[in-house]
Amino acid sequence: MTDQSAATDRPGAVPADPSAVQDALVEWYEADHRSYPWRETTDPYEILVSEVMSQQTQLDRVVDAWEDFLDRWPSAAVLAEADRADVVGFWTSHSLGYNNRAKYLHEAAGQIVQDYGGEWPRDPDGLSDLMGVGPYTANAVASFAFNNGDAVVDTNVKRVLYRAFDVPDDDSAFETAASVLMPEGRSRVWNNAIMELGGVACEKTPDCDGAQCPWREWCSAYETGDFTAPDVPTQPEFEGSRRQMRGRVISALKEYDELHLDDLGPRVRVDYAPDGEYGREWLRGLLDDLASDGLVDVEESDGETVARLQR
DNA sequence: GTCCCGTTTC
DNA sequence: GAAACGGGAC
Repeated sequence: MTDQSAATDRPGAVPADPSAVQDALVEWYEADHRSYPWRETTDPYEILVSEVMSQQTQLDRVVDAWEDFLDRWPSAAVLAEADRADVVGFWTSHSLGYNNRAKYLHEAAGQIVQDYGGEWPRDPDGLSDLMGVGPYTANAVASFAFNNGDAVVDTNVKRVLYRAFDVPDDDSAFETAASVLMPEGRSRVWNNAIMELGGVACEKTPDCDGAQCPWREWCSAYETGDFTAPDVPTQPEFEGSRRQMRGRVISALKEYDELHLDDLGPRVRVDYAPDGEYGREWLRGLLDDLASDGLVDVEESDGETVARLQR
């Protein structure tokens, strides 16, 4: 007997016949949900942009950036022609963080044009070949653009399954449970609905009654009052971190186009001193990492080191 | 200070 | 399997 079949013997496990649970969630979602502009489109490019942006940022902060981005680069073909520097500059000036992802999006647009002749793959497996598209994003784009995805498993979904059905904190268990729950052929509405549930009713601090969670009658956590959620790793401090310094380099190079080391340094650290602990050597190391990430170009001219955003 | 969070790279 | 990757909201 497998663990999974043992789990179905306990109250709170994923129901063998999930149709009641499915109907309740879909009805709840369709009756009322947060409105986001990317929920009004099925264009895979527009969906991909929204997914890449919202992997890293609260949804309310993504709306303006998404609209501005699509105004400026309305299609994969247009984005593919853009300068990398402009895409990365846009990213940082909209406070989206993770500049590598601007690069991935730019590269993915290039792949669509070069490798796919402008024809988007329509399934998660094909979409996974795009740069920056992992399992979550592949299923999200396949679902929201083509209604052709598998069940998404993000931290919202994990939290919901862990609480409602006592799914153990284990990736393959989440995968199986999410897949069993999803109604066949309805990935678009289902994946929207289950993530909405995690986003408004089953957050870290749950709001079961306030959000009128449709799963209260089946939910293990609602029954027991134990709203423990899977652990999320605590992140190292950002203030003073290398990540913060990288962000400052990108911002400064967006503003000034091209800077010598000693002009850039003070914009990255107020205590920059060419020969100090945080001096040329340190800055050069930071720039070399950014260069190998494909974000920055470092050039020697007349014995001076100059940095700019990579085109 | 704490929370948010998926993908790439090694 | 772990580390690196951002910056704003609260």
